[in-house]
Amino acid sequence: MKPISPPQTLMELTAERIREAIIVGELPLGSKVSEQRLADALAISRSPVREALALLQIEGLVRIFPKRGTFVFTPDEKIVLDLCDHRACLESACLKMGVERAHDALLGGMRQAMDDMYKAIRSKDPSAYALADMRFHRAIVTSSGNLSMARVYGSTIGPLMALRTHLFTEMQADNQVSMAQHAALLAACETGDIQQGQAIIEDHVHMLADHYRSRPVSETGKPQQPVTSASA
Amino acid sequence: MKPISPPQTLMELTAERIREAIIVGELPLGSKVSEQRLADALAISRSPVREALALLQIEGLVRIFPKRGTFVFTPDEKIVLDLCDHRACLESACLKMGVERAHDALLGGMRQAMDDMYKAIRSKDPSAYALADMRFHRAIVTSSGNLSMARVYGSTIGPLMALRTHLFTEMQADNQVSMAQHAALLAACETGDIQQGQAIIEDHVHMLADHYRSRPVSETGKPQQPVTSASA
DNA sequence: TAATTGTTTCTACCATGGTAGATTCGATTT
DNA sequence: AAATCGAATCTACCATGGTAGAAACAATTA
Repeated sequence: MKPISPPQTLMELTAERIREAIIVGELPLGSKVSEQRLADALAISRSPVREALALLQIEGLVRIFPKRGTFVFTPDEKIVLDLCDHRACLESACLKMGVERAHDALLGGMRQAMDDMYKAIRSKDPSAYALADMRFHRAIVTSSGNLSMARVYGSTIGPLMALRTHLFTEMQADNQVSMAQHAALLAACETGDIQQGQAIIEDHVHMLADHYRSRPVSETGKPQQPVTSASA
Repeated sequence: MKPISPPQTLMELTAERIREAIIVGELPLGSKVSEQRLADALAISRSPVREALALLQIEGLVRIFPKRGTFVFTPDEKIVLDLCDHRACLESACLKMGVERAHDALLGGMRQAMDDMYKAIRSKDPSAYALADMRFHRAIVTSSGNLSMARVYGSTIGPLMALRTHLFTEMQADNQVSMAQHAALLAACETGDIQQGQAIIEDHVHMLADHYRSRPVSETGKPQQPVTSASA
């Protein structure tokens, strides 16, 4: 008999729900999310909701203003660029480690994800494509074997995933380019050309920033976050 | 009249206290920290303590086992190496950005911190030296202008700072080497030699890992964290 | 009409209580 | 004596209530 894993805490389940809701756009960017309202909607108490929101704030998905309220994040060009730079930094470093230390696992993960992407394209399932795309990049990070970087990566790409949803139509137009880059990256890893791979990652990751620049995502939520109290 | 900043929440103050206590070794590595006990000691309720511990867990300073207890982190060689690699990755990337985009601010911050380090050495104040050292590296990260990376950096070096405390005597023996590396890094930045600077950072940051390898820091807390329930 | 003030409502923050799970230790059995 | 079982204790988890602060709106005044 294999041991069974202990059940997740209510807080974790709550965080996953809310995170998912933000990423898929169910909770609009900039919209106000109230502890009470979420607790009522999920039919639980405010405590786990509160803790979940604190976690999501650290992930950058919401912003909590003391005594005022909690709001889904609203990106601006600088934030998006910072996130892309950060992501490129992590993936680039992990690629190097993965190629040097876990070559086979890296290639395996990438190939599997690419297969899934091809399938998703053939069956015209954009959300499946997005998931496979995510797995492709996650394979790079996990292949590094660095738990610290993997953890941060997972806690950093949330806002980018949400943006991807909101730039949906624009991004889809570039699917050909995206797939070509994935293929080129895989090829570079196969030949062990790390520098080439890192250059591809740099370009690939910044595609999202370029798309954002061409059409900034405005806050689709009803109430705008207040402009009072300039931050110190 | 300049606007006054709103007071921090009790949770933030609590987190700072506990973080400080762990870093300076007041709370031994591996020791059990109970919400109730901390709340009593700080003369507050358990709620802010609980939220603070959740935050510190994300920073890697404590580990919460559901329904069992909260323990100060206990490093092993892999974790330490991962953290050092991660730190080197961030600092290295930020150095490049800082040199390219905020040359003057970077040099200014580094010089100021180095002055403080010299002063600390002259007045034989190791804790002041540690703080100045931290400011030196933080100057690199902040000069990049990337808020995402700066935030993660701040939330990642906590365990390393705590380790530094526990490797105190060993680290101090290398102060000469450390200062020389700082000086060399500053020089590389002055001449704009990014590659050289990144190489120095790589070596410098991994000194801590080398020290740890030579003398692993055992858990100084009384109760060891239980070994039950293998993690999935 | 425009600006200001007072009131109401909403928010997160913190305190506290009940409960289930995990550990510990002593009693019992072999 | 060693092992097993069970009660007592400790833990974090979740629910709920009270409160201070911020925002929204209406009433008042110039």
